[in-house]
Amino acid sequence: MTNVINLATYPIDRAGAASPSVAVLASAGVRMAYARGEEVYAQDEEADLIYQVVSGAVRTTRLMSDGRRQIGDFYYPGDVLGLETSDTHRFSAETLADTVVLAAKRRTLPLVAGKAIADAFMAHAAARELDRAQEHLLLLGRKTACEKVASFLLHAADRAGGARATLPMGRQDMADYLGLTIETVSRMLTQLQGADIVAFPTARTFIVKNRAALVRLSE
Amino acid sequence: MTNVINLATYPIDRAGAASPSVAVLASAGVRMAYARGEEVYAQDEEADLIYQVVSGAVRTTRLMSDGRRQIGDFYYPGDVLGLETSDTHRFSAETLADTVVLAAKRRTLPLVAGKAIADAFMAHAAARELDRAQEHLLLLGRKTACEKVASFLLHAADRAGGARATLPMGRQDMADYLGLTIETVSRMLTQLQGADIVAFPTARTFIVKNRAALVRLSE
DNA sequence: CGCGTGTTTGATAGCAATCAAGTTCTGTGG
DNA sequence: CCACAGAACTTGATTGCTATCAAACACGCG
Repeated sequence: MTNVINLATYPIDRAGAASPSVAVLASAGVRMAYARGEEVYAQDEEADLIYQVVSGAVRTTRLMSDGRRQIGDFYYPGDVLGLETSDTHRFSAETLADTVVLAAKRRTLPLVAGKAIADAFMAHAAARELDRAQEHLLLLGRKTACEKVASFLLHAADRAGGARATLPMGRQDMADYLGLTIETVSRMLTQLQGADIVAFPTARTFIVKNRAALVRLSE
Repeated sequence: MTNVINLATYPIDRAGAASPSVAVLASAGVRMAYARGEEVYAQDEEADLIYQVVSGAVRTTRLMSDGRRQIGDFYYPGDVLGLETSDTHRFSAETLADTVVLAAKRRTLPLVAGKAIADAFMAHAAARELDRAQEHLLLLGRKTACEKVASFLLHAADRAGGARATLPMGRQDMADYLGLTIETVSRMLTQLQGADIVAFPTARTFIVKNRAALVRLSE
């Protein structure tokens, strides 16, 4: 076991508070723990479990045959993942830090948690996933490198709930989420720092110094 | 009423056959007809209806303030749209041809169609939507212009079920779906024709002449 | 303190966007 | 039925953004 610093472990109460169905898996799900970098499920694996992050962080990734990689999304405490397919997973899921999830069989959830509650939970989670995917589509298809990075930082800061945020992922993960290279991400970050819009005390921590400018650049 | 040639009208039995829940809205939904280019729902409009295409074709689009446009997806007979949000629509939906849809209130569907059936219908549709969105993410984030266009043609041909397919959308819609410009799409099409991989008898009709090559180029 | 990984910076190349004409297609009206 | 007008599509020249190739730097960890 390696020495893992949980820079990226967020408490469940924060993000979870936004979801009306946050407690569904608490009783019906099985608690599972993963170390940093472990795989929660694999690309092309059969998809019969759904997961809710309790602590830590997860990314979903898709690999092309030549090594190009696309990150689908990042998942934090309260977020539900694994419902993205009717058959086999199109993306794999790996942890960004030591992570605890609740896992439940898709088909048995209604029996354990109650049908109406399970349905509401699934419907809410699916709608949220689609929302995020569509926002991501616009970002990938039509935004410039600068806009992509600005959008990313803005969302990260908003999720953290303040001007300061800590990122659980490195530059390569940011790049693969944004459809850019690691070098371009780095250059845009440097540029945003030069314009006094954000500051990076360390590579994984940043402070939004000019939110209005960041919003403007993200569109 | 203008003279509309339904180049783009597909019969419902074809695409609909793939869905186990195709008939749910047939009894519970309200039939609505739109002329080509009409709006089914608007960006930022409240989302309380779900739709299933009966005939024709629909695109979902998101507009940025400066006019850049991203198409979320194209919907054909049997496809369900409008479940992409928990609150207001992030994309608008417009018809590509004269189109008939079935529309149902999201909240009353379980009462009319039966709860279990409605749930299965919604869950299946949502999973399908997420699948397509994730495939689209990979395409936008990591594929080259040539790969994007090849993927697009391949999917269109597969949907048509043969080597020949008719496209309900023009070059601009293709470009906005693929995250490219209209000129680049046109150039890639010319290139694919030059390599004898596809042929375009007209701008809206094409024939796959070398499927293996198209598959290879789409990855 | 030194090594390795992760990040930043620099120089150059290349793909797709932009700007700008042509060309073809489609629908309309004579 | 043919001629015309406008839109859609294609082609060409050039620019510019982002990728690639390459190296330096910084930080975390043993």
